[in-house]
Amino acid sequence: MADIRQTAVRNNLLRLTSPTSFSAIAAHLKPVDLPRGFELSEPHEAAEYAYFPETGIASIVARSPQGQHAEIGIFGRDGMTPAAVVLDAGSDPFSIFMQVQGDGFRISTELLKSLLDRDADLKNLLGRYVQALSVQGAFTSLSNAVHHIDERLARWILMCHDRTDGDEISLTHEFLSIMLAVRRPSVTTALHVLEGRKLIYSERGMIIVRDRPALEQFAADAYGESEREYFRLLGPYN
Amino acid sequence: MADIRQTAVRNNLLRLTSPTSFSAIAAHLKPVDLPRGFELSEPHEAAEYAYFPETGIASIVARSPQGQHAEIGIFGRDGMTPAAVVLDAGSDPFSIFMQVQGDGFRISTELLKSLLDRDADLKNLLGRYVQALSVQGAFTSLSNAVHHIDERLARWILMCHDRTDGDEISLTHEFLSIMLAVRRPSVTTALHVLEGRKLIYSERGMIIVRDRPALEQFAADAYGESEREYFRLLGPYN
DNA sequence: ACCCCTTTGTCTGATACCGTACCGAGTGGG
DNA sequence: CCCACTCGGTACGGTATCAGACAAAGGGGT
Repeated sequence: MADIRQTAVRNNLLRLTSPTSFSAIAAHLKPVDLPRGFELSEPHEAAEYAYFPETGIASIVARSPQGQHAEIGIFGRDGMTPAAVVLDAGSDPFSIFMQVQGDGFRISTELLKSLLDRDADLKNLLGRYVQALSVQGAFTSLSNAVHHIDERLARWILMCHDRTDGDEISLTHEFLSIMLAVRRPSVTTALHVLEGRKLIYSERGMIIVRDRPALEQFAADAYGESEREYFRLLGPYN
Repeated sequence: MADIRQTAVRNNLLRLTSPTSFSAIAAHLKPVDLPRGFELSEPHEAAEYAYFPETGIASIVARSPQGQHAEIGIFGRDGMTPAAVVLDAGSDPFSIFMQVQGDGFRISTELLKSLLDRDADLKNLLGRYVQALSVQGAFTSLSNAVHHIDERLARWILMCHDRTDGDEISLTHEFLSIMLAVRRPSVTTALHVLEGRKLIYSERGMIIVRDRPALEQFAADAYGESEREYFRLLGPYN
């Protein structure tokens, strides 16, 4: 495979590795397309590959025995999967799949694991990411418990916006309803609220951020904490 | 300090360390009382000590900027704090405090950190615990999103019961309302439901588990997944 | 015994969200 | 160009939970 220059990489974790760590990893990274719906990891199965997205957004979803589900976190070029590699856990009980199409790199989990065992700095870096991710999950939990649907929707749009290049985010109400663990019609009405306040445009299969500062203000209490924690641990990712 | 024999220890993580790892840690462990309300870690502050409870229950709570709060996880003799030590993160944005009085061991975080740097097995062990904890958080998130208050209450009572010796759990409705992120009167009525079904007794400042199997059945979809994940990673803890 | 304070029980009205159903509008394939 | 299918909008009744207030009950201290 062709050489990968660290300065050309967009994934924040890969950018933050030391040059020596990077070249050790880079030799095994393979560029991959990440189409919408692509499964990065399946529940209770050891993933064959670890992924570092360059673009696009992936979603981590927990499912209950009776089939209820809720999103517990998202990541794009700020993250990687699976966290279980970093934590010596083998697998995890989540579905992780692409929600907004993109691309990135993959590496065999076995290989990554052995690199981590020999490279404490790298392991610490990914450890900090795991913390950022679980803090994100914690605030999702809080949000699910105490915030209204439109605020949670605003939070969610902001988190996606952080991880995309333009202002356009391509997804359906159906999809959003799964992410927020609400009914599909509730998404429709919540989107109308945001649209009515001129914070976004909403089209078929597409949400366009129109006034980001106002959107942040609207999300208010729901957005920000986990982003600050990421920044503290790993700096900016866009 | 007196010698601590590993076989006499009740904390599951300490029990699972290799004998050599254990003796390295044990030399620095100091027994401590953990009274109700004791702060194991404060938000955004580097904890001075790591704690390994032997008895009692601690609660991890996330707080939003506007002061809303919700519990994202609990642990007792199954766990330790802070996870941030394991993940090279320094601090985390949560309040962690004793909810049911108990006792345990503490060790300086600095010391634990340096032990972890030299002992990969120990680091992996605690890594697996961190995964178990964040899975617990994820299912809390799911539960907050989709389950009714009485089911969530049942789940919560079961999780506490797992971590205590008898069938008595000592806490007030006020406390429970914080944990479940609901109004206090909602707790009262939810407890009445469980009591009416003869699953628990409820007294002033005290909940007594009366029929655990039936309680599990009642909690149904809300309870079990994160416990299975803990078991897979770290075995039984009671 | 009394008082005070904590804890628990209950009420009333309001509302956010649900379950379900149905229909219109956009879109892509033959 | 039309059909089939996906996606989005809307409506209706029902209910879980909220917000806030107040009253009763338990328990400890002097």
